[in-house]
Amino acid sequence: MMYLTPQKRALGAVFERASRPLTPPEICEEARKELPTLGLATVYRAIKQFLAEGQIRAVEVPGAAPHYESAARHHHHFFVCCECKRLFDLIGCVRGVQSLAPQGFRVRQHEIVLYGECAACANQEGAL
Amino acid sequence: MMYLTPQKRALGAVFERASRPLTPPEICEEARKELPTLGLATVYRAIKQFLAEGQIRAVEVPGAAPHYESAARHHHHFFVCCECKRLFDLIGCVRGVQSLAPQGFRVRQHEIVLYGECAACANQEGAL
DNA sequence: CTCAATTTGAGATTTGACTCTCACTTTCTA
DNA sequence: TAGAAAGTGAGAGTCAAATCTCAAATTGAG
Repeated sequence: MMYLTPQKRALGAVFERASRPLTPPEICEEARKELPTLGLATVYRAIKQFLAEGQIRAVEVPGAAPHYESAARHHHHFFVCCECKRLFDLIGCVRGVQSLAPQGFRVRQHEIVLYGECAACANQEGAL
Repeated sequence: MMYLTPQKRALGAVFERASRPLTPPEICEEARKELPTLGLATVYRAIKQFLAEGQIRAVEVPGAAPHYESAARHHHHFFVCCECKRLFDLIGCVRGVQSLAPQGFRVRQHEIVLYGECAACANQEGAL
C-alpha cells in the first residue's frame, strides 16, 4: 500500500510543469519552493517509485548526470551544446534505428544524442 | 619522455584484439592473462596516456560505466545489453540524424545507443 | 477516531570509479 | 653501464551520487 503524501504530490507537480529533464538536486530544489524541508533522500525515493510506476522516465546522456522527466512527454532525443552544456529537445526521430541491431538481439529502447553548438553559441563563435 | 614497458605493451595489445569496447576492469582482467600482477592503477594510467596520444577513444554510454576502444576502429554505434551489461558494436549508421537539429545548430558528433537484450540473454529468458 | 503501516528528514554510510602515495623496479640516454 | 627519469603494484584516499537508518510524523482502512 502506498500513501499519498504532500511530498509526492509536490514532486509529481514538479515533473508536470518541468519543460526539460531535471537532475535529482534540481528536482529537490524546485520542490522546496513548495515544501522547504523536503530531503534529497525523499526525492530519490520518489524517483524510484515514479519510475516503477512508469510515471517518469530516466534520460541518461553521456557526460551528464542522470536526468528525469515526465513520461507524458513523448519520445524524443537531445542535443547537448558543448559550449554552454545545456540540453535541448530534438523534434522527431529517425526511422530504421532498430534495424542496426544484429540478428537475435532484442531492442527495447534507443537514444540519439547530438553534440555540437546551439544556435546562440554558434553565433558567438567569432567573438571567442 | 615515456618509457615503453611490458605493461603498456600488454595493454595496447588488449585494445588491438578487443572486438568490443571494454571497461577498465575488463581491460585489467584481460591483460592479466599475460601479466598476472598488473594493477588496476596501471590500467587507468595507461588509459590516460593512450587517450592523450589518441591511440584509444572513450565510449561513454548512458547507463553504463565508461568503456574504451582502439581509435583505429571507425565510426560506429552501440548496443547495450540490459541483462549482462556488455556493449556490442552496431554495424552501419543511420542517415538523416543531423537533420534532427534545429535551425542554426551546428552538429559536431552524434551517438546512437540501442538498449535491450543481446542474443545470448534473449535466449535464456525462458529459464529465468 | 484509532492505530498499524508507511513515509519522512537528516545525517551517516555505502558504493563505485578513479587517483594518489610510496617504496621499489625498469627503461634508456649519455 | 651508470643513474636520472619514468613506471609499477597495492592499498589507502578521494569524491560525488545514491542508499540506509531511525526516531518522529503522517496516512488512511476499518
